[in-house]
Amino acid sequence: MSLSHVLLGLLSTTPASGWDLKRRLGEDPARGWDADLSQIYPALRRLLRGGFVSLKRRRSPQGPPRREYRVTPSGRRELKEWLAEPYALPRPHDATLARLALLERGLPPDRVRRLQEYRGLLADELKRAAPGTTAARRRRRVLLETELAWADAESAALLAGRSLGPAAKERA
Amino acid sequence: MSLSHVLLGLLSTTPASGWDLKRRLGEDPARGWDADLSQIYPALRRLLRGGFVSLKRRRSPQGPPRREYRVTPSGRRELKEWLAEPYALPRPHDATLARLALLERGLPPDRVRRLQEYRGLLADELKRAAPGTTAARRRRRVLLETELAWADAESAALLAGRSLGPAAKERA
DNA sequence: CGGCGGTATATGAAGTCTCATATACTTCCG
DNA sequence: CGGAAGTATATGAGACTTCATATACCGCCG
Repeated sequence: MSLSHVLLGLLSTTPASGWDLKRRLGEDPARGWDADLSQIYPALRRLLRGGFVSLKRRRSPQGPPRREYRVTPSGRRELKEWLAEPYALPRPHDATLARLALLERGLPPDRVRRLQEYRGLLADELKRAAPGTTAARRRRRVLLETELAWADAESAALLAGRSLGPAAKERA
Repeated sequence: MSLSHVLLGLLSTTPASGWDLKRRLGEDPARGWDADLSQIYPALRRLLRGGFVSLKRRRSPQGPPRREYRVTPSGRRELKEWLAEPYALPRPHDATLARLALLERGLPPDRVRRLQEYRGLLADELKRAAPGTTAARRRRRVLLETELAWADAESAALLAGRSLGPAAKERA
């Protein structure tokens, strides 16, 4: 049920359409959530059915009529309760990391290559990252920097042959 | 389709039952994936139907007969292809972080309290973290440490009143 | 011998997510 | 006028996830 709550949270600052919400989520990964439009539309409908948001149709300068949602008092209550729930660390769910971890059984040259590929992704993401004007953005930034440093350290260790992989014997 | 591949990856070192796989996943969050038993069982069946794993029933010292799966050559091929796919950063999906981010509109005392709650979770997780014997584990460890430092820095800033929230005017 | 606790497998409902696909309206450009 | 491009909403299949629930087998302890 998180997506609905995240949407309520976004709507609680500004009324918005599904399209707007998707843009806001996609723009700032530091928010901790993103979703497809095809998830967002049904979620907004559920919120509407539940009385947590209200709908106003508006002609838009371009494209079909916008459906602008805004939070109702009931929605604000619901959001407040969700925000007050106890925290928990998320279940790990990262296919790239999973592959990177499995890779450790491979040969060092391949491992370095893939590590560098990953490093590239991190560097791009860091370049794209919004300035640290919120705690969440500062968090994202330092995490990316840390991961970048980690990737470099692991690569260096592999290249130095300090961390010998399965190929060690063959080379010996 | 990630879960199936992750399972193939685990099975490629040792044949195992669904229960074993769940234990391995749950024990090491650095692996980047975890799942419920109720996801794992159907996934193993799909793998079996697809010929990617084979099944051997075995009496177990305790409990009902174990169903031990092992990777077939076809499964090994499939795994190899998956491992070779290009990397991508995962879509953010963290309800706790989302709430933490939304919290930034609240009053500093509340924000500090919730940050500390989060800090506690991180500290526990760090204590529980396995020693850094693999690259993935070292990654997890440094990320937790970084996040811990971030939480402390944000708390300190809030307490020092440097980062004035909406309550600033009332206090002035 | 009867229940408790741990091992192990299983199922169903409801919601969520991904991916593919479709459609409508507008402006701009040729 | 016609097509391309951007805005905006929508739907469906299939897989994935969560949560609740059920059951079976075994050894141990009282």
